[in-house]
Amino acid sequence: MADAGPGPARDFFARDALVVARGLIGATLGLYGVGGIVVETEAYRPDDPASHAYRGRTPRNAPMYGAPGTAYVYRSYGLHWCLNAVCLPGSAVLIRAIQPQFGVAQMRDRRGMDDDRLLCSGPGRLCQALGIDGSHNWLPLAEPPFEFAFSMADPAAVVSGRRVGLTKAVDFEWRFGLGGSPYLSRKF
DNA sequence: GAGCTGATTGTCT
DNA sequence: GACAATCAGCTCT
Repeated sequence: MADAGPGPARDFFARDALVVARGLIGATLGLYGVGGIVVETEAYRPDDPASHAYRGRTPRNAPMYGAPGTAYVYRSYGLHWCLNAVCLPGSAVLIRAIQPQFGVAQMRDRRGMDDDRLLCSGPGRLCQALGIDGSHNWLPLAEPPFEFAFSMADPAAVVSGRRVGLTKAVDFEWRFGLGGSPYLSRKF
C-alpha cells in the first residue's frame, strides 16, 4: 500500500482499536529519518479496565479523545516514554516494537548499543531509539516530523496473544505481532 | 496534601 | 528469576 496523507490516515485510524492494531503490523513508522517496520502492537479500548481511558477523560489521557491518528505519548514508571496511536475516541494502539530499517546508526547511538534486535524491541526502547518524548504528544502520526506509510503484512504471518505487563484484563488477547520476528519485545 | 501505582528496562544473582 | 530506579497523575483523606 502506498503513502497516505492526513485524510486517508484519519480513515485508517478511525476504526476499532483491535482492527487498527492488527492493521499496523507491517506499516512503516519513522521520525526525522529514523524508523522501521511495526512488528508489535497492543489495543486498548474505553471499556477495557487496563486502559488509561477506562475511568474517563483526564488531563493525561486527553489525547486519546483527540482526532484519530493523533500520537499519545506518556511517561511510564517515571522513566520511559510510550507511543500510542489514537483510534476511535477513548481507544488507542500501543506501538511496542519496530524492526529498524533506516537511521539505524542514530538508533545505536541513542541506545548506546549495537545489537539491532534490542534497539526497538519494547515501548520504552522504541521511543528512546526514535527520540520520542513528551514533546511529541498530540502530534498527528501521518504528518512531519513523523513519517508513516501503510503496508499490510501477510495476514497469515500476524499472530495474537495476551498483552504484556498488565495487572488488569490480562486474559484479553489484544496483542498483535509479526510471528517469528526477532525484533519482538517478547515471544507470543 | 499525602500516599500509591504502573501499558518498563537494565542489572544482578 | 528477582528487584531497584523514578515520578506524573490519580485516589483518598
